[in-house]
Amino acid sequence: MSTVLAEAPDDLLGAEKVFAFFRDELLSGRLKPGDRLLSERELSLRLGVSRPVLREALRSLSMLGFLDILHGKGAYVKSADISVLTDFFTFCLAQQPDILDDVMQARIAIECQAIRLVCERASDGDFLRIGSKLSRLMETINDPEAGGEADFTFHMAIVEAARSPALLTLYQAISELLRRSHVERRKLTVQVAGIRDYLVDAHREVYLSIVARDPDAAETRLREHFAIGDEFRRKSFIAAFSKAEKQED
Amino acid sequence: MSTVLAEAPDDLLGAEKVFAFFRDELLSGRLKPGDRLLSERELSLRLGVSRPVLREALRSLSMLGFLDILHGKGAYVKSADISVLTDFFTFCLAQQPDILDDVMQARIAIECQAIRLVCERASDGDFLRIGSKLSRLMETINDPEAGGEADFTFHMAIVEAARSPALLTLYQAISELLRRSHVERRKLTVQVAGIRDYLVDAHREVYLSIVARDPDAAETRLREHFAIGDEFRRKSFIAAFSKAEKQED
DNA sequence: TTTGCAAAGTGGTATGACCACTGTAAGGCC
DNA sequence: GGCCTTACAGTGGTCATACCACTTTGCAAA
Repeated sequence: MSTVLAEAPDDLLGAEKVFAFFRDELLSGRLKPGDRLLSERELSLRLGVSRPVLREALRSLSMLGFLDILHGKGAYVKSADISVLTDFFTFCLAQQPDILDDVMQARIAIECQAIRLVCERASDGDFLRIGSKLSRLMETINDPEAGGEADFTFHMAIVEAARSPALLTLYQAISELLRRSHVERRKLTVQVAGIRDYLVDAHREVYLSIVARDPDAAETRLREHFAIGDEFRRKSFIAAFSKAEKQED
Repeated sequence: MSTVLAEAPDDLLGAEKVFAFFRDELLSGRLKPGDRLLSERELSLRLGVSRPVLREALRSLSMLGFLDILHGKGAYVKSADISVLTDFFTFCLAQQPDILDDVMQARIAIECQAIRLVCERASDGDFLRIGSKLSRLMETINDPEAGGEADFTFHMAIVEAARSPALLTLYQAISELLRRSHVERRKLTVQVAGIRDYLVDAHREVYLSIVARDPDAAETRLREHFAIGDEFRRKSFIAAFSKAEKQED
């Protein structure tokens, strides 16, 4: 527990030095999730910095989600939480207009690879889980809000079934933006003729390709789904400007 | 018994209060990138907290990339930087063994989509840039360290040429892990027979497919490249255990 | 006018003290 | 003896002050 710690580098400034120290401790595995840190007073002595400076670093690590600081008990190493990332992405990409369109590229990238992995790795339980999301999608086909949500969870279930932490992490990082994107698209295209039948068919075909464990077919279906989705989206723009009376809302 | 803090309408604790304050200021637009903050002494007075507590919040925001703090000058609002994501993923690496293998899935996902976009969107200047990386790759083919680095920059150039902020953001987020992965793989496979010729040929074919603006061919070449790369990697394991005397360096 | 230096303002750090919360162990009560 | 209460020690949370290091500014001297 209280083994001697590595010497902190002296060429860095105080708080940076402390931050670098904990990064190394975490990367090297000397600090694992669940471990309890030494007290602030003890650490500040060992690292040769004052307590306020040490606290600046600890607070920063806490904000990044790597530390759980409990009043009166101590500071504990926490396994990194993705929610920090999603907040960050949402905040950071929100400043950029039209980002919702571009996020679609990331979505296509992740899902196309994920669906290939699903065909290789998924279990029957995974198939069941994805199937239940498909059912939910069909049930809510008339409600843009719930339907968009169901659409999102269907695709999320696919990425989860890929059993790739890295893919899932990236997907979760943009999940908040994707959720919005789904609902927004549903609202846009809800009045386009044939959209409901198409949505159900497209998702069912994707699902069947997965269960058939055919990677190429699955990716092709998925890419078609995305492409035709864009098509419907364009149609909705055309419809909006050609007949204004449809905008009764 | 405890004295009431009439000045603070917020019932939050000190540091949290400061953090919430800046979050609101940023989200509401009252603070814009480039703005200069009041001095620490001034802010600590106005917010009713001590300077160390204020500094904890400022340092956290700085670590998250929202502030640029300059010694002797002041603190400036910065538009969110992606570099913090790299740190975040690097931290995540420590907690999950064998993540380097799995990150490969994310790499394949992003690059396969990126290369399709490149075929559609890239300019001649992009082709030139990617080509120069290819030249560098061929020059350094005998040096695992520099070669791995050149390999990495070649692929990075492709993702950049895709002109998709979201894809580039995700790629940069895992770039530090990818860089290590490249070099590590080079060191592993450097002694496998025919690896040098293969590497040059594979990258050249990918490049040619890009310049031909053939998305399907480009993605296929790229996937082949990844698959055969795995093949060479397996061969290196076999080689390592069948003739131990080769492990001299 | 140009140059050099000192002062003011800023962030960076250190120190010591005190408050608030938690867990524990000693003590008193039943 | 067993249970409850209480006091204490350890921890994070906060504060005030002083001083150091860096940057800019402006004044004064050459």
